[in-house]
Amino acid sequence: MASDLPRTLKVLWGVAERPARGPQPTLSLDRIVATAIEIADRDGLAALSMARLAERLGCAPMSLYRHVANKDELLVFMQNTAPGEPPVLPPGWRDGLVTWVRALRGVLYAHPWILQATAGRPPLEPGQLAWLDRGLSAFRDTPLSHRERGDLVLAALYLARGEAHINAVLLSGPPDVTEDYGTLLARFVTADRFPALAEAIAAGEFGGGEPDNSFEIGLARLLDGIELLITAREDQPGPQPA
Amino acid sequence: MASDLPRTLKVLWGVAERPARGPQPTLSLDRIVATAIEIADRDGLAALSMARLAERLGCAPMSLYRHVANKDELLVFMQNTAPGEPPVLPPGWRDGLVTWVRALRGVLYAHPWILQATAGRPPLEPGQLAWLDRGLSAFRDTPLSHRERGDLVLAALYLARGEAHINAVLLSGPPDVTEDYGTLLARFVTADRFPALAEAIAAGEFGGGEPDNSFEIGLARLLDGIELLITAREDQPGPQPA
DNA sequence: CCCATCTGCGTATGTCCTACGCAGCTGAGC
DNA sequence: GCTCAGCTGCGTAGGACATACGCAGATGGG
Repeated sequence: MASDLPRTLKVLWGVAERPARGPQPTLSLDRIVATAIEIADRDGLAALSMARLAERLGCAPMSLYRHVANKDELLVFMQNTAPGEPPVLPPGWRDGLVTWVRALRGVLYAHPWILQATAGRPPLEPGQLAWLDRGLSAFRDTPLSHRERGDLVLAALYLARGEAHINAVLLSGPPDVTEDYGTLLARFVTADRFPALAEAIAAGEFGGGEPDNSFEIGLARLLDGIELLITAREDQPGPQPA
Repeated sequence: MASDLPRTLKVLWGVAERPARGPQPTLSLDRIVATAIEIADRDGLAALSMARLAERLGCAPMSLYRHVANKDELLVFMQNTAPGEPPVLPPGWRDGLVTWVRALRGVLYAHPWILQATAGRPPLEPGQLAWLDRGLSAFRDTPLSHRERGDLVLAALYLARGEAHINAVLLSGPPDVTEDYGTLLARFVTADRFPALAEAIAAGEFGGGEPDNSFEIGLARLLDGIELLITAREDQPGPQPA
């Protein structure tokens, strides 16, 4: 096992063997990844360069490449580490899924760069799989099929990621908007070009709300819809369709 | 009006005045943006450099800067143009929203780079606002408040963007996975570390489905939840809560 | 006819990532 | 205790990239 695996996965799963001979490493992968996460959290992903990371670590830029194959691999390690452990879920599928997806959203708000570092590959990191596993566990006592559980956990994940991608990155940037967003919007939106939008703005109910609203409102609807499916399945037990 | 606006917005809304004196431009903003979109669609956002774009256009790299302030501005123009016109919606809020969000997802699959080019700013481009307006119009004949409509349209948008961000970028890359994803997954997922995940894999219902499933399943649940809200509001008309 | 003004672009700078290879340290084997 | 394989840290250099600055030529208003 683990012979033809790409190096990145070997390291992630701890399969990589440790060398015996050689000097004591002053750098460690953990320290590199932790410092890289720190920089990305504080100054954004664009500010994370190998040179700046080395400077913060007190070593030469090329030293990093002894522990990391390239910058993309570093980003994979960061994505694996940053989320930490998934939360312990309360009993009941609804409370469980809410706890899970709110915690996930919290992680994305704390580390907005996760959404900018695209994986380009299905999740195989232990960190990602731990979260996925915990999310699935919320449906443990429901009559849903495994495929349905997976699809619904993913739907909740999409909601959190989609919202965070728009709002978290927005909050992390400098608020250099010269004018208020609502004012600027009202300046462009005319009833002939954008009728529905103009109506909403005229009602004074747009652009002013906290960004929390759309996530929580959407999540509540999604959960209501799932509840409908679960109760329908409970009333009529039988061979679960795939 | 339009005096203290940033240059990018002036150009987007066609407020920029045209010069009279000077040579006939051989380059145009439209041609630059269209070619840039072409490159990003075909080879990904990473392959879009000012040098490559200029080469494709048959001009020198620095010529582009007469029409575009910098690369970030070019990305804003691309994001404004690529989505095109939003679809005409069928009557009925449910059919309307489904049509809208499926079309939105189609745009994201056709231009995956849209999700990698972060805005870092609330949407003010006419292209984005046109889609938002069309989405809001789906709820025209419902008893929902304007704030609720906005939140629900955004929830659908989050679902589409979240799903596309994971799956569309995945499809655009080369399928260089040496092993099947399911095989690779089964190799790492053990029942002691990931109990729920292992159970799903043992049931053979994970990792094999089309990526369509999770989007459509989640969307159906979200719509069911919205329907619940609307029928409840219809049965009990009164002063709409904000 | 003149020149203000605009377009296209050549040059150069600073910032990236990273391939390559060297010097010094360390501990396994004898 | 000696030797040296193999490892660590890193200096140098090359290639790609965005873009500031300023110049030559074209063009049309007065």
